[in-house]
Amino acid sequence: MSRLAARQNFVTDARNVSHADPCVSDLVIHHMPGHFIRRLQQVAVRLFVARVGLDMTPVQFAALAAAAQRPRIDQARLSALIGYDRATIGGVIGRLESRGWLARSASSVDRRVKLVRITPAGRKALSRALPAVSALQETLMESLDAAERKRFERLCLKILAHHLG
Amino acid sequence: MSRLAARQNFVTDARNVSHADPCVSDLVIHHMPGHFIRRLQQVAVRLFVARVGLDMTPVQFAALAAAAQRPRIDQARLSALIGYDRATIGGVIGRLESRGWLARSASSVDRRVKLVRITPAGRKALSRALPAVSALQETLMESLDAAERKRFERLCLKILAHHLG
DNA sequence: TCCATATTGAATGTATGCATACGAAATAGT
DNA sequence: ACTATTTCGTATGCATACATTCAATATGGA
Repeated sequence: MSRLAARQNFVTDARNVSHADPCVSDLVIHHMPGHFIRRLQQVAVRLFVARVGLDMTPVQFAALAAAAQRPRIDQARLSALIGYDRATIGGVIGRLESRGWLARSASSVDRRVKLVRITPAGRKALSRALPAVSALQETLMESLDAAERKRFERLCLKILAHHLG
Repeated sequence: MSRLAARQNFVTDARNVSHADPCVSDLVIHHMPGHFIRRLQQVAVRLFVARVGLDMTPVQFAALAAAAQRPRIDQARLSALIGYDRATIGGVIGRLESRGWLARSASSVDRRVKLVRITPAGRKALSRALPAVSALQETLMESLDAAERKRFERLCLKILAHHLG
């Protein structure tokens, strides 16, 4: 039987296995790339919260960094740039605006567009967070040596290029 | 100047770069492992929605699969097994219970515990979803050859083992 | 010019995801 | 036996994440 077929039958098979030996800890999902990708993301977010604190979320950092590097960018372009949904980023920017870290202004060229810019306070918050975020990336990869990190990055980018490119 | 120090100064440096050349598309976050891990997770979820449909979410699938392989598991063990927060899984199981795919019953041994079991309808839903989810994993990795997939998996697991213990 | 189409930001609704806190219940230590 | 601690499920609050819908506005083509 093929591996795929075996997986597809796990519902009936696994029940027997489970009854015979309840201590088997090997779930189907544990063999799936999707599972450990999600776990990686989970680890990264936890690390972010631990290092940067609850003062700023990962998305907020991304939005802030993007606004800092792209003065007068509109929301749609900003969301595309950092890879988030337009609807999500509206709320994110709203919260950042409430905290005085970003400001929105209507475009004089296109009246649908709202231009986003970072405030001095936002720039200050970003400066405070950036060292922690940079160090965090190092920690995230610390179990890999230089060659492995490069390999991991290349593989990630290859997968992403295939699905996003 | 070290690479880290260079990054830490991007806020002031990048502003000048940005003013000098607004067309630079290279954001700081694009070099961070945390960023493309999040993008990978995003791609995986999109693929899940595209293949399995809005009928079931990734967490719901994981919970359903875990309940199928572990009859009479309690919520805390189930959440630990699939790597989710206890509070989150409460809601997930609640929704699955509403749809008649899972059932909860009080434990006779420990009165705090609620035992979760999959229903025949849930087993049927799982059987329907599993082929799609398995095939999805293949699609997710399709840009990598066999050796690269193995390498990618090993690197992911190495990082996870380091951070999750 | 007029109109079909596309785009922008917002609103809505559903489902995570997790920190925090809480009551109920079990357990460990004395 | 008594108590301090832990654990379980739940509730609350906040912040994503995204599909869908909508009004306002731009834009391209006839």
